[in-house]
Amino acid sequence: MSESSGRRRSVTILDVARAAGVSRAAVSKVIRDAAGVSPAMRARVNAAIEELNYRPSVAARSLRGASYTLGLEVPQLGNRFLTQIVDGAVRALEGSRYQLVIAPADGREGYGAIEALADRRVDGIMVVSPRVDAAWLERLARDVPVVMLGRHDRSAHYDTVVGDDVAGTRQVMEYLLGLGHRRIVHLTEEAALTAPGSGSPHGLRLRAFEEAVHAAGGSARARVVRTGQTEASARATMSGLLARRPWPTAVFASHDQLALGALAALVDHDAGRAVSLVGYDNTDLAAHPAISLTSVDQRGPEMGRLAVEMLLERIAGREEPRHHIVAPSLVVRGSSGPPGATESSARDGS
Amino acid sequence: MSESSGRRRSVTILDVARAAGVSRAAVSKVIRDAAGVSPAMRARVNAAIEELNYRPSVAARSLRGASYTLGLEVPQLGNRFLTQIVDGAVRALEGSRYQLVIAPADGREGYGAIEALADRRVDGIMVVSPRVDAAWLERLARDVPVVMLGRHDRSAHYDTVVGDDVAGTRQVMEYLLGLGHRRIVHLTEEAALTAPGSGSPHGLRLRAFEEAVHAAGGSARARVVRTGQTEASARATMSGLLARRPWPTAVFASHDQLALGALAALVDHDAGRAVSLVGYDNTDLAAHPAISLTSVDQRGPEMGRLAVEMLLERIAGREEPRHHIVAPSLVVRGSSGPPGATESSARDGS
DNA sequence: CTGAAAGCGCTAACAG
DNA sequence: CTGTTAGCGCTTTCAG
Repeated sequence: MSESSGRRRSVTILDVARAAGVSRAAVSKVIRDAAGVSPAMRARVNAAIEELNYRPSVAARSLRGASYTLGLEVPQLGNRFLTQIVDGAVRALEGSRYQLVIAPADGREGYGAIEALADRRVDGIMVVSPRVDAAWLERLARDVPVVMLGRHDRSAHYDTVVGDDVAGTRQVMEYLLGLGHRRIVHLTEEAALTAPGSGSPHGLRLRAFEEAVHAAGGSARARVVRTGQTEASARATMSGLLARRPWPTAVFASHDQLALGALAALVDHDAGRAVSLVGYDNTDLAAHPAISLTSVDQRGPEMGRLAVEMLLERIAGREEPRHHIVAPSLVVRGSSGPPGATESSARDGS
Repeated sequence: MSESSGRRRSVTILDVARAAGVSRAAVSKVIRDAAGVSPAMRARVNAAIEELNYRPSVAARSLRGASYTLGLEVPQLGNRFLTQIVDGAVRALEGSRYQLVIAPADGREGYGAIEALADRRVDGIMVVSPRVDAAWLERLARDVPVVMLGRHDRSAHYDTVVGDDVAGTRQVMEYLLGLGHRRIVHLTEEAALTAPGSGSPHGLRLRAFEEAVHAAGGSARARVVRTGQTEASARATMSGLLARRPWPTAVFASHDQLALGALAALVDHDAGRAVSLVGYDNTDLAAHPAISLTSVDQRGPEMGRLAVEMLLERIAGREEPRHHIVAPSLVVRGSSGPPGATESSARDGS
């Protein structure tokens, strides 16, 4: 009724209590569905809530107990693999009391976003940024339930959900080597992201690549090529590779974004047929007929779902860490084939 | 020190005050950079904060004043155009006190996510979902600053940021008609999303399309074709179109996702050269050489930036609504050309 | 310049 | 079954 000009004067539990002629506690019980409320009172209170358009303040509530909010920190939303994870997480939360909020890393390394989530007292945090310090995360995890996605850490305080990068890479290499490829390039990111101790997926893929090459004997003339983390830099790097002969017969990119960059370079050089290309993540684009990229499916949605479930378990009281490893699978498409005969006619020039 | 097993016992302002031997108010002043604190005290307090690893609770703080949080509701993160907007918003907030949180719509129409944001008492809300009821939003906007993105509403209580869909469509049609196209198909979503009153961009594009066709005289044998909102359904619809002759000489898709679906069908039917294709949004994929899609650039990042700025203005006290219209521009690529001679050789079969 | 005290909106004992 | 009463962690007058 009193529609004063001042914005933001939200209606409180006290307003409802007065309107319904009951105590605040009674209202609280009604909105929490707590026991000990007579049907009559419940009805009156609900009427008042409806009437006043009352909505409880999560902030105030969380001062006492839970905020029923789960936070997800992500490095960059442009990454299609992340959206798979988010999808899985959202779906896992459907119908529950919990709400997911996503905090995008503000350019830097994700600390800011993670801290923002922690400061807002979310009930649990999922972290995706691969570059956050493990010890720092460990510290955070003592205060709030944490699940780290996409890293092979074995923390005592937080859980992890990660793909089996060794298995995924082996599938790729068995496939390529079995096809007869020997001049294979592994396109990956800068050394900082593949350091052995970091638990980084890219590091594991790199080492599994090297092992596979080694196991194949000296006949495999494979090598590792570094590039940036963007499609553009992968494109440039690949262009450099194609500037000199002999070309590799196959390129295994550490993730689909790099593969897309490499593909761009292949198209530029009209080399689609000569060089097999394999990515990692099986991003939705990979399936597009104009792209048709062979790629490793990491089951991102399932990872998102698992992360949510583990977080809820921790919130429910679990203390022992758990580490989930999700089995990946290779999806073969037109971008790869026997050496010198890639069936990617769909995108080759005539 | 007292490392009890119980999780979640965060250090409070009182702990800091005790450690520094001052009052809570003093600590509050220090962390807020408020005036009236001696350098000596500031130093001691900061030391204690450091020592205890204290972080103020945003929840508690927001009970009194601002939460310094801006909420962004999005329908589906898979949409590349949205990530452009998010990018712009994140960048606009860099270095400010404000943190962006994104609430993904939980399958339904976005009401849940928007309410979740409101319940968390964010200082302002940006809404992207095109299907939320205008009156409902109007109501919400009386309680909290709201900016709606991508709709042509003229609300008295919330701001809008939207592309000039009429201008964008005109550019497309001038381009296509100028090239000599007459059998043009406009591929758009279901009628509910293009209803005249809804202020929907797709509705405006549709009507601008019809106007352009009309203005071109009876010679333009253009028509509108409906499809779903996914790439898959656009692919199926386009396939149906290609099953019968004569083919259209050009297809103008209402957004890039539909265009990608249409492109898939074109590839399937080996029709890349025969049919020109134009999208809308200039999604990053459009520029990929394997796609090379002509598309209208809506300047998503700028829209995100504008939305943030308007929200901050409202938070700062502005009451009069403002409506920003962003000028789009057509980016011509290989997917389009004169009728019967599309220069999209990059993806045609030999 | 500093501290005491009164809330912000809600929940959780505890009495009646 | 219902209401009273302390707080949750922080900010903000307002006296000292």
